[in-house]
Amino acid sequence: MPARSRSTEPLYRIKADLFKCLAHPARIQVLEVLAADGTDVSVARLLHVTGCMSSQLSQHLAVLRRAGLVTSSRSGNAVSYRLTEPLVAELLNVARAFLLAGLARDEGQIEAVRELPPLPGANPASLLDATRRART
Amino acid sequence: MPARSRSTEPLYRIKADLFKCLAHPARIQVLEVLAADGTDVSVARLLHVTGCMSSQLSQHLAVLRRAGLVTSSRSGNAVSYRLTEPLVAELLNVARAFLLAGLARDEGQIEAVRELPPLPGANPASLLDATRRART
DNA sequence: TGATGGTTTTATACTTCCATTAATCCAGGA
DNA sequence: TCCTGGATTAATGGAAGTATAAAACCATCA
Repeated sequence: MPARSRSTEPLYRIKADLFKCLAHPARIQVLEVLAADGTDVSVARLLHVTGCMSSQLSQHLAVLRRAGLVTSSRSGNAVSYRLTEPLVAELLNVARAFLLAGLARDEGQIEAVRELPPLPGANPASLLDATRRART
Repeated sequence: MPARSRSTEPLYRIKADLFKCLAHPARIQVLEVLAADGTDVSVARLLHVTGCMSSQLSQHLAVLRRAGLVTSSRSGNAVSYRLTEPLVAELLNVARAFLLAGLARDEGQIEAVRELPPLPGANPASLLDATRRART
């Protein structure tokens, strides 16, 4: 494959690549810290927050950098990172909202089951367990 | 690892898993169609839009279903899908906005270089090429 | 009931991603 | 200059994700 130039590549591919960059817990942690702080964050701090090895973190940071999600700047011997674009924080917010909405929906279902009239020969607890298993 | 229950799992892991589900062009295509139409969309149509094999598409749909992103319903012999939650569409919107913002920023940089005063011994075109290489 | 069209599941080879280790780079201080 | 601490890059073995093909499912219709 001759590596189609980025501008002619269909948007859904570029989007998929973007999400691929977000598809790792350590990278999410990094972005969340950057989004929360709003300012530059040192690699040392990210290292402490994520708890992973420096080489590992560097590789994740490289992924985020290549995607244009973050920007690095070096002052003396220390390097620090920041979000290139506030929309990244928004992306994380919407993702969280979606997950919370899902939880709320599930809670609602559980409530609905609780309010069912009791059936002969089946107790509510086992019914709940059944739905929980079914959701997996 | 004893497979921590979903509710006790840290949010950044769940988020990463969510983005993992979005990290494939075919799945993005599917979600975009569902988001655009707003209503139920038949598998046949998705099959036509994405152009992939039915078995392949089914696997992608299974990924989206397990993540709670889409919901399926069967009427007769045909199955159709819809977004479980409108926030998914919002997620795609923000992603697109971010990518467009990135493009705009790059355009801006190019403009800035164009407006630089000419330097002796260097022509603007090569400068542009240099910045483009540096960005990779 | 058997046959058919549409969808999903299973199995397997293949590709990509990730963690780990070692090596390299880069700036500052002795 | 050499050394040291902080960060990145390179190399590699193993895990996870994906495409392909084959089998199973499920509802409809003859």
